[in-house]
Amino acid sequence: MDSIVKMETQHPFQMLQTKLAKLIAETPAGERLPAEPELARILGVSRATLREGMRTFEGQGLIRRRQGVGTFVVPQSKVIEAGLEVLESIERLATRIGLKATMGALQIKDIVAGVEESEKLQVEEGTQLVKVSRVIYTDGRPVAYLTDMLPPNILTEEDLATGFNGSVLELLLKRGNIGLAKSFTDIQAVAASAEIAKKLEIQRGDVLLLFVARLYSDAGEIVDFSYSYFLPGYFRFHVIRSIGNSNFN
Amino acid sequence: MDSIVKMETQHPFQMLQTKLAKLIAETPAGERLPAEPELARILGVSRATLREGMRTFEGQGLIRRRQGVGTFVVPQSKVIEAGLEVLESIERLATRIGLKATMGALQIKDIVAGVEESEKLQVEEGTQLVKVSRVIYTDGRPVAYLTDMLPPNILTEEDLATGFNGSVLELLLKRGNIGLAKSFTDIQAVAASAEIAKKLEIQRGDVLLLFVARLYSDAGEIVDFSYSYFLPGYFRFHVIRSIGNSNFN
DNA sequence: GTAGCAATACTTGTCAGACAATTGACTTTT
DNA sequence: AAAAGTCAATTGTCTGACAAGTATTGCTAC
Repeated sequence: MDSIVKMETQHPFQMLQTKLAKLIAETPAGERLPAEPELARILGVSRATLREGMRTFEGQGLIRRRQGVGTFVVPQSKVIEAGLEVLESIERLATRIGLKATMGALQIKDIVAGVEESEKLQVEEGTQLVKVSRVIYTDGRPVAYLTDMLPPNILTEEDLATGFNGSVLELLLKRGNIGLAKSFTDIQAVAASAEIAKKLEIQRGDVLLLFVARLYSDAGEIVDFSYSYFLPGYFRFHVIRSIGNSNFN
Repeated sequence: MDSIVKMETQHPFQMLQTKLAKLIAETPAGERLPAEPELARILGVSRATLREGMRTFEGQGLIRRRQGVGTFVVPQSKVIEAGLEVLESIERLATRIGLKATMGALQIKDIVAGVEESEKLQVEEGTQLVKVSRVIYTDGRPVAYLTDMLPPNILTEEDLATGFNGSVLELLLKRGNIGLAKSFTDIQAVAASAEIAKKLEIQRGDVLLLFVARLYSDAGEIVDFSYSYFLPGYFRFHVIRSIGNSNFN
C-alpha cells in the first residue's frame, strides 16, 4: 500500500540535497539564504543534518557562510565556463552561455552487450542495450558528438522518440522514475577518428576533449555510460581543486 | 606578540579537515576508520563537527560510509587514475601509481609581465615574474611538460636551486610561508606546438591534455599560474560530478 | 551435528536543545 | 558629531539521546 510513497522515503539526506540544490539554484547570486534554524524548519530536517548538507555545497564553492552574518549564494561563473563539480547537460550549458543548441544526426540502436560493454555497464554479456548517438550544433556548427549506452528498462525507444532534446541526463531527470546520484567522469584528450571527424566536420586527427562518464543511480547501479567528444574552443570546463589530502605523507 | 600563535588558532573546522585528510591518507585503502564517537574523541571535536567534516571527503569520493557497518577509505584509483578534487603534485601522483618520476630540462627565467601575464596573475604590467619550466619523465620517457609563473617574493631562485624536485606545489607547501587554499583549473585539449613537441619527443600536432591552473592563497591572491601538458595514456584524470543544481530551473 | 532464527552489540543517521563566537545595526554617552 | 556600549541575529560547536541498519553470536529446533 505504501509502495508509491516509497520513492519519497529515501534517506532524508538525499532529499535534502535535492531541495538544497534547488533552493541554491533559485536564489539570485549574492543573495542570502534563510537562517539555518528557519531553513531547517522549512526543509523538515534538523539543523545538524542541514549543516552537513550545506558543507558539500560549500565545498563545491556554490555557497559561502560567514559567521554572524549569514549564508550567501556565490556568483556562479562568469560567462563561458562550466564547473565540473555539478553534472549539467550540454544543452543547459550552451543556453547559459547564450548559444542555442540543436541536435542532429540522431541514431538509436538496439545492441547486444559484448565483452567491452558488459564490463563497462556492469551487466551480463548478451544483455540488450540501447545506444543513442547524436551531434550537438550551435549556430549550425557541430561542436560535440555524444554517445550514450543504457541498460534495458531505463529508457524505452518511445521515451527517446517523444521529447528528447539531445540530453539523456535531462530525460532521466524529467522522467524521475530512477533516482540519480553521481557521475564518475574520466577526462581524456584524443585525436578524432575518421568516423567522428566526419560527423563533426573536422579533419581526422584533430584534437578533441573526451569525457567518459558513468552515471550511477541511488542504488549504485550504472544507468548510463557515455562518451562525449567536445571541440576545443566552444566549451571550456574547469574544476576547483582543494589543498590538503595526500600532501602530508 | 600573538602573531606566531595565530596560525594555530584557526577555526576548529580547518584543523579538523587537515587532520582528517592526513588520517585518510595514512589509512590503507579499503580499511575502516575508527567509529565516529571514538574518532571525535581522538580529534578533539564533537561528533556533529566531525560528521560535517567527513561529508566533504565523502563528497570527494575519498571515503564511503555504510550505516551499521562503518566508514571506509575507498581504494584510491586502481592504477593510473587521479581524482581532480584534490590538488596533488605530478610527482606524488606518479609515485602512487608506482612510477618513479624524474625532472629534466629545467629552465628558470626572470621575465617582465606583459599584458597577458599581468591579467592572468592579477599583477601590474612590468612586474618582475619568475617562470619555471621543466619536463617530467617516467622510465626515461617524457610524459608531461610543466610551466609555472609566479609573482615576486613567492619563491626566490635560491628556493628553486635547492630542493626543487619538479613540483612548485610541494615546494610552496614545504616552505609553508604562505597558506594555500584552492586551485582553479581549466581543462582543455590542444595540439602540440613545435616547441612542446620537441620537449616531449612527439610529433607536432599530437594530442595533449592541458590544465591551466591558478593557485590561490588564503588571502585570495594568485600565487602560481601554471600550464601543464600531459601525454594521454600515461595519466588519467577523473572527476565526480553531483546531480542537482541547475537541473531544476 | 546442523541449519535456521532470534538476541545483541556496534555502527552510522538524525534529532533536539543549548551555549559560544562573530557580526552589524542601534542606542547611548561624551 | 564622534565614540563607545548594547543588543539582536546568525553561524560555529557541543552534548546527549534515540532511530535505523548490519554483522556476529548464541540458542533452538530438527
